[in-house]
Amino acid sequence: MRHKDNSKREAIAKAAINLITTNGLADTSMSKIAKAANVSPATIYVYFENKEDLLNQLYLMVKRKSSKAMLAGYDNSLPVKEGFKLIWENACRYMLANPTAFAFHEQFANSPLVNRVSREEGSAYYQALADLFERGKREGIFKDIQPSLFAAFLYAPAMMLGKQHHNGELVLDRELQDMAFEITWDALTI
Amino acid sequence: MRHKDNSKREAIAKAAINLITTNGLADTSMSKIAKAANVSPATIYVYFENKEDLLNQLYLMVKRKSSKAMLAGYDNSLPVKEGFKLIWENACRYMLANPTAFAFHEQFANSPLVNRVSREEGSAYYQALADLFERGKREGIFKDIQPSLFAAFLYAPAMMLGKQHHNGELVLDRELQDMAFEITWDALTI
Amino acid sequence: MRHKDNSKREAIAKAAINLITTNGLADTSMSKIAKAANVSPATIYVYFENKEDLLNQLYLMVKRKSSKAMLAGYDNSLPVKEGFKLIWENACRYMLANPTAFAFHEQFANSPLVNRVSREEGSAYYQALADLFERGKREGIFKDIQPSLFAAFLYAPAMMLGKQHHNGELVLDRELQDMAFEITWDALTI
Amino acid sequence: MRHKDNSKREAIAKAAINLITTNGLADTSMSKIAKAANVSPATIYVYFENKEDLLNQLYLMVKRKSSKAMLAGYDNSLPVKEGFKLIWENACRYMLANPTAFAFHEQFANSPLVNRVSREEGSAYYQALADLFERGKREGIFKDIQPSLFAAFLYAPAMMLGKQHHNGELVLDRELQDMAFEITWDALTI
DNA sequence: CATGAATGAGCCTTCATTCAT
DNA sequence: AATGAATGAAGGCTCATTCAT
Repeated sequence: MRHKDNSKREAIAKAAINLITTNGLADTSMSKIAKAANVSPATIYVYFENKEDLLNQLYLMVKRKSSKAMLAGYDNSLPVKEGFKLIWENACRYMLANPTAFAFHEQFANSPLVNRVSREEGSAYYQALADLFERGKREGIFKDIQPSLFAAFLYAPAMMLGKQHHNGELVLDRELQDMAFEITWDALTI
Repeated sequence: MRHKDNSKREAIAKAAINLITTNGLADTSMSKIAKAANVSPATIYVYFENKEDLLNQLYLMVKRKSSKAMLAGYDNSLPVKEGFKLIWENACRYMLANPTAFAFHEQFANSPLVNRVSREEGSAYYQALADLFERGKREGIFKDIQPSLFAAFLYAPAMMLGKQHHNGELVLDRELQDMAFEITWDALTI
Repeated sequence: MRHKDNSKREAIAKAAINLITTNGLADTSMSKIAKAANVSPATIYVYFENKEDLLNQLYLMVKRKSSKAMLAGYDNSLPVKEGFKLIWENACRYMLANPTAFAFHEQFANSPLVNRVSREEGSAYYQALADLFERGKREGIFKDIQPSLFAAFLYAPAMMLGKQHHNGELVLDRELQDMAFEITWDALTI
Repeated sequence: MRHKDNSKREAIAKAAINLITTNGLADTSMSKIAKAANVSPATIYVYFENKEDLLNQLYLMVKRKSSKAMLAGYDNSLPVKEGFKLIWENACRYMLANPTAFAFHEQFANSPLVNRVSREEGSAYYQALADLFERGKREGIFKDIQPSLFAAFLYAPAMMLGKQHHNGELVLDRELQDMAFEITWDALTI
């Protein structure tokens, strides 16, 4: 028998993400994905159970990759602000460098499909950030607010800036990144 | 007297939005919409050119309604902070009262479909907010940043809180709304 | 709107039965049926819910038609043997004149699909025959056996003869029909 | 020593017959058979040329097994009625003990597939029965009718009783078997 | 205006079979 | 011998849309 070809799995995933970000979830069919991945439609089903499974796995892949990117170089011995800034910069870098993955993530996360995926929330990334937030609170740096609120003010503006950048509404250059970081910092610190 | 029955148009719109927020764009077909609206599939084409037109009109309707809701009671003679808070509260009230419309808006706005809709940016709402922002800058209240940045820090966290509320991740009660407002205010003011 | 075209429904049914008797249940697809009926595949679903429904309805149609044919001219005031013979002859005539319907019936009735159809046993035909059997028993003509046993010795050989006729293994002409009737009569009477 | 693993061949055959009697020919695919037989789809093709060949071989196996069972203990020196009864009892025993094989046989024999199988009519069973029939005729026991007619009245009711038994329409116990035998005997003898 | 009938194109998925190991 | 990977073709069914009334 032949051995499973991992490059095939990746070609399928890549093709799917590309099509979805370009044409939307609704207009992305299995056969279009197959064609774009240079594979028979039936081959997709060797690697994924069905369409829903494919989309879910795509979402998890993207999430894992971005989480990893966000923590690059992070070390929990760093001072709070320094660590916080590192993560912020990682996030910006990742968004700018991976527009397709980023757009796919946003589309999927805002569709009802997301409710059927296992949350798997406790990833390394979320944990690291939660720890950092707690440490910052203990040191009297961050406001004494619940984590969801903290998260809302940390992620949401950053992602919106990413979208605006890819839309051409603004250019998220180094200067703007720093400015946005300072605003976020003002928002969350005492 | 006009013959087109506006209640039918609204039934179609309502059914469509419900289905889309529940099942997603991909699983919402014209005939399902027709069935849910108690109407023949052909009837939809009396009111909308085709599916794309229907979706776009849906998006515009929702946007207009929410814009209107945000400005309820607003008057540009109000002091900056007061006006700002009024709008913030209107926004929270609207999100909480219209979960379906809100979810639809987010889903559509994060899909590639949004790029094909006429931007129609200069709505009354955006204009009022832009004016308020400019006034606040002139009065030395707001930071001297570009409008997109301002927008990112105003909308994004609010909408994320709305989503978290509908997800059950938090309860956006009055107290939390006020707290979030203060954080936003801290973020945007000097 | 257009009115439902009954000739279309019949064309579909006829095409389906033809294909099934020729190629078998397994090799008869909805699109082949559509093609043979000169109709779009989607049109079949205007008249039948799905493939299973189509097959079931086909089976019921064929059963109803044959039941009706068996009773042609029957009247429960006829003497037992006369009535019995009339039905026997009707059955032979029907089998010989409707080889396709007959073959379809046998194929379906011997497939597991038959278990999912509503039995609808109490048709006029079965009732008339059951009554005749009871009358014959009361008059001391038929053996005192349970109805299923009676049925087995009445139907089964007749149908097998029908099959053999269509197979070319024998010719079920008038003489053979009479001979077979006498054998059946010998079997069931005291 | 031969390499082909006969237990594998039998596992495939058994799985196939089970699936076909349960779900029907149309719903029984090669991969389902493979899965049920705990074998790779490709392995089936080691033992059978293709699907049609598999089905045909299945049919022949079943036929051979049943023929053999019918003749168990038979010896052409037995008196006609005794031999006839022995065969009848063998047939009943086999049908009751092998519901799956029996159902498969009926399904296949009533489908058009049967026409593509080599008839292979002159099996030991058919020969023995034909001889017995001729002997009975010569001895003035059986009616002077053609063999097909004889066959129709011998097999058909028996098999129908078997079906009714498996359907739950009756219980083919010893008593009923004897009764049915007597009816058959009445039908075929002078 | 409003509709159910009608449809070719396309959907997701599984099919029977072959390939490479 | 035995197998899982791989596939083009075909499966049943639904789609967005138009037609005829």
